[in-house]
Amino acid sequence: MRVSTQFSIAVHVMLMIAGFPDEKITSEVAAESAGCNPVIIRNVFAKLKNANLLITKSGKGKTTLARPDTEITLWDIYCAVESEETEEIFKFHQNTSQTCMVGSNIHSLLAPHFDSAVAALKADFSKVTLADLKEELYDTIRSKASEDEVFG
Amino acid sequence: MRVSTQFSIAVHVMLMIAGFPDEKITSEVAAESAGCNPVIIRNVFAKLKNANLLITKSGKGKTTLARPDTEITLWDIYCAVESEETEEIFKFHQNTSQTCMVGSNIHSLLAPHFDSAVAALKADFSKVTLADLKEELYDTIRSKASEDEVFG
DNA sequence: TAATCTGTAACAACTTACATTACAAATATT
DNA sequence: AATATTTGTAATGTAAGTTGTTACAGATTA
Repeated sequence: MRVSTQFSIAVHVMLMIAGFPDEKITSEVAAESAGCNPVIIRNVFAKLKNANLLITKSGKGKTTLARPDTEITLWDIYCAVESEETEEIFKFHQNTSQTCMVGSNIHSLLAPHFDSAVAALKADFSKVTLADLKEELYDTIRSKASEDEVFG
Repeated sequence: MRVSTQFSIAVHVMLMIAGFPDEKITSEVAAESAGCNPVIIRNVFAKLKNANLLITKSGKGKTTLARPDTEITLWDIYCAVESEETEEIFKFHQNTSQTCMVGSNIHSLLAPHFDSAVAALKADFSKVTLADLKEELYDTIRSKASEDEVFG
């Protein structure tokens, strides 16, 4: 199982926007912070926008959250960049023998258990809001008592 | 996120072995039931053997479970064919800016939440044993009242 | 009008997944 | 002992997905 870096990048940019609402966070700025190409950020922007989590405007460069950070969970961000469909997450082997008792039933037998696993993942990620992450970030910053620049 | 077909194939062969202990299940037989190449099965065999779930012997062709099916869970099978390491499952973007408050903290901030998600997955898959799946299979077969051959 | 920024298309490099052939090593059968 | 069977594993090819990059059209701001 593998979740692409787009998920952590998506959380990264959402946290920048939620945590520092006065900063102008362009794809260029976010790309430097995330250590990747600005186009990667723009693609993530597009997915987050498509999932109604983010508001972006061409030429403006001022991205804002589409709703309060208390109402955006890790699961929301996950779904924006990755599929939540069980069939997409757990790939079944195809062409199973339909004359074999196991081959003809394995799919319908496993499907509910895979659904349950996805539900468990959803439940766990749904517990964490962007506001939670923001507070954890603020705590970390405070505890480090740092005077570094916010972005660099 | 995507789990390879090896997982469903692994469950498939384990279920064949647990469900029909009197049949001689070679990589060839399993491959025909699973609809894939025998070498794929042998590689899965090797991983299951390495995880101490299966006993195989060259030339023998009689594979058996390494322990009772009541003590083998979906999580055990999952771990045999996929990594259970959080860092392997959730890929982080690298090269984050260390002078940015978000960039320098995103990893340590997200890691515990990713660990929690993996734990949720583990808890869910650990609830289901091979014996459970076997019973569900038997129920299905009984309810279908089929007189087909067991393997075909 | 000029500068800035998002939105996308196009393409290359890299990695991973899956299928297949081939053959050595171990075991069973005769 | 000889032969057939089966696992174990290396090597290779192909397809698909991921990430990085260039390029440019379209929207917005100053």
